[in-house]
Amino acid sequence: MAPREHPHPDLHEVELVTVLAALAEPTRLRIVRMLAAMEERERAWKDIDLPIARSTLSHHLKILRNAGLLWSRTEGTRCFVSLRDKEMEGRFPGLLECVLACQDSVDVPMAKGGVREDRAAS
Amino acid sequence: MAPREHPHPDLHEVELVTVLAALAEPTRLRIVRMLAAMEERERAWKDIDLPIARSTLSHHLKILRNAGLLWSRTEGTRCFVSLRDKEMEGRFPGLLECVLACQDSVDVPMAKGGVREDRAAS
DNA sequence: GTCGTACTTCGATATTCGTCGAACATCGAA
DNA sequence: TTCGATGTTCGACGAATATCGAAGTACGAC
Repeated sequence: MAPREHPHPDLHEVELVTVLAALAEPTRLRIVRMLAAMEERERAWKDIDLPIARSTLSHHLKILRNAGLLWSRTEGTRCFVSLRDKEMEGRFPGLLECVLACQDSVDVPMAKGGVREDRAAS
Repeated sequence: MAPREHPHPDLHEVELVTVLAALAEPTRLRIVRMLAAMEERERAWKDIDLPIARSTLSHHLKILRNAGLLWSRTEGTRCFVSLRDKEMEGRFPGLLECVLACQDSVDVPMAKGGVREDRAAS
C-alpha cells in the first residue's frame, strides 16, 4: 500500500519493555542511530539503504513506530521518518541519549547522504 | 547442578544489543528492579520469589549474567546474586539508571524481604 | 484511464525464545 | 556414605520473530 497515515502511539501508553525490545535488534538500532546522526531531522524512506528486503524494512520501521521511537510522515506517495527523540526524552529521560552515546559494534555505514562525519569519527 | 562458579563476561566485550535484549523481558526487568531496590546488595537465589519454574529462573539469571548485568557468587551449595550496576555505569553510562528510574507497569511485588518501601511507594 | 513508483500487507519459512518437568551434579549434614 | 537441598542442564513444546517474495493499494504522471 501507499504510505497511508500511520498510527503513532501516545508515549504515555508505551511501556519500557516495548522500547527496549525495539532497540534490542541490530538492524533497528542501526536505523535509530542513523536517524540520530543526520543533520536533517528527516530521512526519506527510499533513501534508507540497508541490506534487507524492503518488506523487512517496513516491518522494522513499524516496530520502531509502535514503540514510539519514530515518527513517519506522508507526502503524496512518499514517506519520511524521523526520531521522536524529544518526546522520548520526556517519557524515558536519558534512555535514548545513552543508547546513542554508547560505543559498540553497531555502526552507521549507511550511504546516500545524511551521515554526519564528525559523529561517525568520534 | 550445584552453583558452580559461573563465567562473568568482561563488560568491554558486552554489546549494547545484548544488554537491551536482556532487559527487554518483563521477568528479567523485574529481577533487575528487585535487585536494585534492595537494601542489601545481594539476594539469595532461593529467596527470589517469582511465579515461574526454578529452571526458568536459572535460565533468566544466566541471560542477565551473560549480559553483564548481574554477578553471582557461590557459597557452599548456595548462590547469591547482585547487580553489577557500578560496572555497567562505566560501560553504558546512564543506561541502568534511567531504566530503573522509569515508571511503568513492571512492578516489584516480590516478597520475602529486601523490597524497599520508600522506593516502591514513590 | 493507464502506467509506474512507493510503500504495506500477506503467506511461508527458519530461527530464536520462554517455559516446563525431569534428570543431573555438587555440597553439607546425618 | 547416604540423603536432602540447591541450582543447572537437557529435551521438548508452543509462541514469537526476522526474513523473503509476491500480491495489494494508493498516489502522481502521462
